[in-house]
This record gives sequence, structure tokens and C-alpha cells, in this order.
Amino acid sequence: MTNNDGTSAGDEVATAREEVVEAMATTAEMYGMKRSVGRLYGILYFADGPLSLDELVERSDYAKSTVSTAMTTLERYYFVQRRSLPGEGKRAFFEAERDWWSVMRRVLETEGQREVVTMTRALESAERQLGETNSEQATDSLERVRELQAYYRQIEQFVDLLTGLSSEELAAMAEMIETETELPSDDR
Amino acid sequence: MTNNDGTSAGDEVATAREEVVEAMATTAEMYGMKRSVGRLYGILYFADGPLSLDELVERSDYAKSTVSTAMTTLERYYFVQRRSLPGEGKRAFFEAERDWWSVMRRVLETEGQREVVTMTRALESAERQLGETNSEQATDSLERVRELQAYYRQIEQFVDLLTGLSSEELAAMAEMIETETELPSDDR
DNA sequence: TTGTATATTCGGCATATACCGAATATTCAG
DNA sequence: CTGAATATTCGGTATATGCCGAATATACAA
Repeated sequence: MTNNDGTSAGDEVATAREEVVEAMATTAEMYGMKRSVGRLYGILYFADGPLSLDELVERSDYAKSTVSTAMTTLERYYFVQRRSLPGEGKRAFFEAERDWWSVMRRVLETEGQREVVTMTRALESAERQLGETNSEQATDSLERVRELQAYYRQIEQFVDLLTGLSSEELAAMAEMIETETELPSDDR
Repeated sequence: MTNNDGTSAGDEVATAREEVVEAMATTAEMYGMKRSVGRLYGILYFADGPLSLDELVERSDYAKSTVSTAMTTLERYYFVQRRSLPGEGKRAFFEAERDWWSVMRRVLETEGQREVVTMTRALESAERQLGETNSEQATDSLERVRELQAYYRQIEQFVDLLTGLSSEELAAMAEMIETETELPSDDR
């Protein structure tokens, strides 16, 4: 019974997937998300098609409420798409976005901008206040505020660049990068 | 008493700084770090020179233990540098790294690679296992595993590119990016 | 509209985290 | 080596988080 038909050797496939799913959970954790969110994404990533909440509960052993909220956050970050199939009543189905470049791009657009906005607003306000004050301290602080403003302007340029490219363009760009394999210095 | 000497108008400067410091705390939170870490970095960012633990305690109102651990994590992520001034005994001083490009580069090198390694390892292992199995499931999973591997190869290219450039080069690159201001389509 | 299948929200429990202050460890001067 | 100054670690407490199951809300079918 050495496989070739879907049913046998299911264990092998399952353990292989499990390894990746766990890595996704760990990665999710690195980004401050819950492990459950990572695992559930992983399950969807390998699923044959869209899964319902109950199927996800079945395959993950998480409570339905946990799965539900996980789907909300995954949706928020563009990792899954929610779909309602016709004739299926209220039942919702979830499908993994497998193009991570597209996820990254959209996360950059929304979340990335949150940081930029938070900092930029504070920096502008501080710049205004400090501009009206004439102590040495104020001048020094102002300079440091301006340094950060410059940095964020540059960051925004990069974000604009990245969010302006399609996944294919990003992938192509990556392929174009030549990784100079640490040559011995070329000083004759 | 409308300022011009360091002591007066200290309030103005303090509130301006405070706004930025709070924004840093919020940003730290976004990255899954503690607010205290963000605030303490902010204090160092605006400080005239290196500060000791006790000075940081003084200026932040956090307990010394809190400041100590915060300094450890800030150091870990290259946001501050610890220095021991000669003749100052055991006393340590902390100075903010103000070049955020350099911070970003070093964080990418260390932390960024953690994600890449975690995923890459799992993907390779899964690839091996799935390669030895011949079910339809295995073939499908294998394909999806390979997609992720391709993505991570590309990510590594970008990381290599970014970590290979100096802050000046990165800044210059940013300035070079033309932010096409959404032109009306150029189809004649 | 009502009933039914489904999704979301809420309260609670267990665990994890942030911070503090006290206890311990470390460094340097002498 | 000892002592004084400093840093780090540890245990405790209050708060936050992750997850569950029950209660509630919602959407669709008839």
C-alpha cells in the first residue's frame, strides 16, 4: 500500500503540511499575530478550495469563535478572501490569497501608512511648536525632528514604489538583482 | 519672559518632544514592542548626549529594572548603543542610534533572516517529504510549497540588496524614485 | 414573516505580559 | 581581595491576551 491513490500515504502529506503550517504559526507570532491565525492561514493555503467556518473548525480543532475572529483578521490583512457561494445560504467560505507579494503590497498600503501617519503627524506638530521657540534646546530638537521627517519622506518614496508595482513586476525585479558573491576586493 | 535662554520656554520644548516620544511609543507598539521601549528610545533620541540608567529612570519615571531590560532590547535591535565611559566605574551610558536606515538594515539582517530561515527550513523539509510521495495531494502540496520557496528566494534577493547598501545610498535611492503623480493615461 | 442554519459577540477562565521593588550579581577602585 | 557603586535578575501583582462555549445576531429559504 505504498500510495498513488489519494487515500493512502495521507500521513506523509499531512506531516509535510503540518511542518509548513507550524512555521507559518511561528512567523505569524513574529509579526505579533496569534499562532492560531498563522495555522488557520496555513490550512487554507493547502486546502483544495474555499473552506467554510465549520470545515476550518474541523481541520484545526479551534473553537468556532476563534476561527471566526481569525478569519476577520486574516481578511483585514488581505491574507484570505471571504466568499459567499450561491445556494449556500448564509454560509461563508474562505480562500487563501497565495500571492504574498500582493499581500505585502496591500499591507504596506494600509498598515505601513499607519506608522507613517502616526509619526508624520507628531513630527509636524512638534516642528510647528519648536519653530516658534528660540532656545538652544528648541533648535537642537528641531534639527532632530527634521532628520526624522527626511527619513519618512524617503520611506514614503519606497512605499510608493513598491505599492505601484504588480506582483509580477516585483518578482521580476527580484530576479534582476545580482547578488555579487562577495568578491575579493578589486584593488589592483 | 519669552525665552531665548535655555531655561525658559522649557515647557514648549518638552511638550513638542513629548508628542514625538508618544508617537514613538505607539509605533513601538505597532511592531509588537513595549511602549516603555518606544518612550525610552525617544528620550535618548532627543538627549544631548549619552544617558546613564539613573538619568533615564529620572527622565522617564520607569523603574530601573524596566529601563535596564528596555535598554537590552533596544540594543538588540540596534536602536541604542551602550558605552562605558572611562573613569565612570561600572556605570553604563546609552546613546540613541539616530540613523534609522542603519537600524533597518541591521534589523533586516538579523530578525528578517529569522523569518526566512524558519520558513525556508520548513519548506525544504516539506519538499523532501512530498517528493517521496506520489499521491495527487502530494503533487498539489508540493507545487504550493515550491511557490513559497520561489517567493522567499525573491525576498532574499531584496534583503541582500538593501543590506548591501549604506544609509547614504539608500537615502539617495529614495530621492531618485520619481513619484509619478497619477497622470491621466497617456494613450493617444 | 418565521424558522433554521449560520456567523459574531460576549463573559469567563487560564495563561502571558508589563512593570515594579527587592534581592542578587557584577564591575571597578583602592 | 574588599567594598562601594552600579546593573541585572527574580518574584509578585495588575493588566492584557488567547481561547473557549454559550448567548445573541444575522442572513437566507420557504
